[in-house]
Amino acid sequence: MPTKSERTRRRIVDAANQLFYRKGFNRTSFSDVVDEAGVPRGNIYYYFKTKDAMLRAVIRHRLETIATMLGEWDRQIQRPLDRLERFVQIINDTAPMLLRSGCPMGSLNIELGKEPSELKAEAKRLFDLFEQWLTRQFTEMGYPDEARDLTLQLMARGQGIIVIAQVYQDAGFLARGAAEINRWLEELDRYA
Amino acid sequence: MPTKSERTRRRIVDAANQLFYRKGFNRTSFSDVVDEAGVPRGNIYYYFKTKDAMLRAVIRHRLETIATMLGEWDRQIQRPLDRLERFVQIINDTAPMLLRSGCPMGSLNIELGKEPSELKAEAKRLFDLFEQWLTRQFTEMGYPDEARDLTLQLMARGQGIIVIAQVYQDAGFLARGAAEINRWLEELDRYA
DNA sequence: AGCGCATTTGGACTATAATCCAACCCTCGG
DNA sequence: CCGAGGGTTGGATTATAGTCCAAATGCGCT
Repeated sequence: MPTKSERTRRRIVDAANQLFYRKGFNRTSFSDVVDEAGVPRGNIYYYFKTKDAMLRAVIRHRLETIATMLGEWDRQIQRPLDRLERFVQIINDTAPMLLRSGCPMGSLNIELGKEPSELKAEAKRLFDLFEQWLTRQFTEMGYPDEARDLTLQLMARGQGIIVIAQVYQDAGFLARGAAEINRWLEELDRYA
Repeated sequence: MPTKSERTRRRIVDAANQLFYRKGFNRTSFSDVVDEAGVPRGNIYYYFKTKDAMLRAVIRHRLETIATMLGEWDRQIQRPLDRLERFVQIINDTAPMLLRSGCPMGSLNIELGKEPSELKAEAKRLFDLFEQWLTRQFTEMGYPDEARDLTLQLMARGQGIIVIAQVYQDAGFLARGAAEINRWLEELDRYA
């Protein structure tokens, strides 16, 4: 069982993770995190000396979560097409959140991407993780040369429909967009 | 000729416009704007009492600029297809900026879209303006019923490739994406 | 049980940003 | 030429956020 310290740390990271997503990194203050996590004011500084360090921990946490998820998909799903469609399924699974706060990965990268910084590079690793996994799927599907470009196309499609669906608060557009991506993937698979 | 006061106001709005795009709204301070505009510290408050008011002015300015641009396109370009391709051409024209700071409209909406606010609604009007114009073009092209959905698709494609191109600093992907959109538009036009 | 050290605690401190203000300075109509 | 008001000025003020700290606590090991 996790030690008390580990649980405290986890609560802080969870709270920050939520807030950075819902409010954005810049608009989230230490006080917000402290309140959400239910830990006393100063305690947070025992774990994270700076806000940057906290974001780094949040990103690491997200990376671990995603890596675990992708590992499970690899184990449970055999065909590359099904794996790719499982990826697209995220959109439907998290639609309400996407409409409210956008893509957790995309919006973070956009927020940090404005000016060069080390945090920007950290956030990019979230995309990198998916990129590698997706590229592997397209390769296995029979597109070794185009795999990476197909991956970027897939991610661009996802980002695009999420942005527009959020701006117009249009759940239908989001769902139709996901379905359209699936059609595209199935076509790719058929003619592989 | 514009009065001195008008010129001061304009310089402030221009500076804010630049900074809100390059650094993002939240990370831009009044001091930043003051420095960039070259006006003295307190003067800015004569024109804008709050940061929100300043953003509102910036958005209004952008709306006017866009409206003018669309008006010129309407006058100078006849075929809906050419107009739509002119729209896509923005991507190529502003590629370096897009790679550095993302889409001015998209990133602003994403930044403000996290939490409901009046500013969010203001920012959305930028999309609305394009939306109406684009929908008109698709309608004229022969897709009156699908026009609005095609518009959302077009905007989603644009947003998507810009986000991914920015994350991966991939100018090639941006250019290929724009070309791909044009192919799609031409196909739509052919089978209208 | 008792000890040592990791952890906790809340308030102090500093930095930065947003906002206000009172005095000042033109310039333009009379 | 002068007086009034729009516009200017930079520093003062307040709010908020980020950071630090020193004393108190209590967990986990012997």
